[in-house]
Amino acid sequence: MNDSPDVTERLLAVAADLFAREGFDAVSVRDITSRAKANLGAVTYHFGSKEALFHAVIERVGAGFADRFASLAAQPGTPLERIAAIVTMVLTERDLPAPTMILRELATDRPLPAPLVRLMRRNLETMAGLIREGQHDGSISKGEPGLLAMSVMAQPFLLRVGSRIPLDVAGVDRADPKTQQRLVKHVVGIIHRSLSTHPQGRS
Amino acid sequence: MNDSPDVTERLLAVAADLFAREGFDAVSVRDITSRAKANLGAVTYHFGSKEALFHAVIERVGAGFADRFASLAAQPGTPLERIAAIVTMVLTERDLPAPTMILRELATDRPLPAPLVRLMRRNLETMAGLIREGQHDGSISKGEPGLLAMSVMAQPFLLRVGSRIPLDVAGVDRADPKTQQRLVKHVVGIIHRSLSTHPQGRS
DNA sequence: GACATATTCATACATACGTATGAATGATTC
DNA sequence: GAATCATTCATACGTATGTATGAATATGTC
Repeated sequence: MNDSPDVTERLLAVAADLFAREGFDAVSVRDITSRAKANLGAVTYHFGSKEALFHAVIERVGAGFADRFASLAAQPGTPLERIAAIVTMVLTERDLPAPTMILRELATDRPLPAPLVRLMRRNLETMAGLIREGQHDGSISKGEPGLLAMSVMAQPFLLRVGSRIPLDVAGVDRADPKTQQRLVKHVVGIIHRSLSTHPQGRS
Repeated sequence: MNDSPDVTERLLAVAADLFAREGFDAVSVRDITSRAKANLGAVTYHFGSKEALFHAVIERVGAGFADRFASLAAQPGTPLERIAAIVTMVLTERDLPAPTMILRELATDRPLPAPLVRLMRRNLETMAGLIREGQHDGSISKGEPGLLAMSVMAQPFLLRVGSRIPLDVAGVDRADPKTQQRLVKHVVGIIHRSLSTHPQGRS
């Protein structure tokens, strides 16, 4: 009678969607349970509390994100190519709640949820590893890999949410695939200039 | 008997601090009025509603930010030098609530407060202007000024909040002034590599 | 089919929220 | 100094929140 997957699964899916879009505070347990066609008590019963559900969501969403991340990092190709692939993924992938959630949590003084910290460290470590690799083979210029990793990730993270600004300035319209391509080209270009020892700048 | 400035002022100051640190949802009217040593009704009376107060806060915080921004942009020096000055300011300035508030609002699907959109457009337009200037005199490489402006601002915005991540990876500890300097040097370096037609990369 | 366990469900509880209200006090004007 | 206005104050209202409770039902086990 309910939607196919079991309650825990439905709650996780709905909660992931809502938390990513609205933030923890703006989403009520009633929002989640009603959309998941579950009883109000279901969150308490299956997860213990709203916050525990939130952490479970981060864990799951983060796992998906980190897997995409790591799998692209393990692909064949030069370090720079793999970095570009990751950045493109983070910038363009639909239904990628992780970056938004990370940004929102970072933009608070309240303590960061532990699973979120783990997620960020893991991904930054992956990125820093690629950068170190490139530095060893001479294709990536010197600099602290950790800081460079943050600078690299800053691009797709910010341009992703930044496309919400109605900008004559940048003329960004996320829906349009042409614009999408232009964005990717721009960001990959910036990454190249930032990292490469042989920047192919055209001016 | 109250703190010196008048109620409206105290409410604005306290609200700016709290909203910046915790976010709109996490701050209650009671939090604000009690800390401002004002009556519970004061927000309604002086501003009309909590949301109106929020918008007033954005307006004020944004005005301060935009002024710092514009004043640094109008300083003497090459476009790149002025861009570096702005970026350093955004990265290091204490009590600069605007970047955090902007990031948090961007990381939501809910409509952006109008004053915040105005603020972002104004600052990005200023930055894009500097970039155009540098492109005309040949010191800054080609590319859409609007997109480049976003990429430039992404650095201090993200590294600012990013310093909350306990990172062995990056070894960032905001308190330490040595680290602060290292951060500034890094970010200015990245900006140079991203924009300059004569990158002074040391490798 | 009886029992035990797991899950669902409706409802209750205590608390917190934003805002409204109306009386009390303060300041200003003539 | 009476009258008018602006502000402060305590309190009330309605609603929403997260969680707890205990009965009802489903599921699994022997």
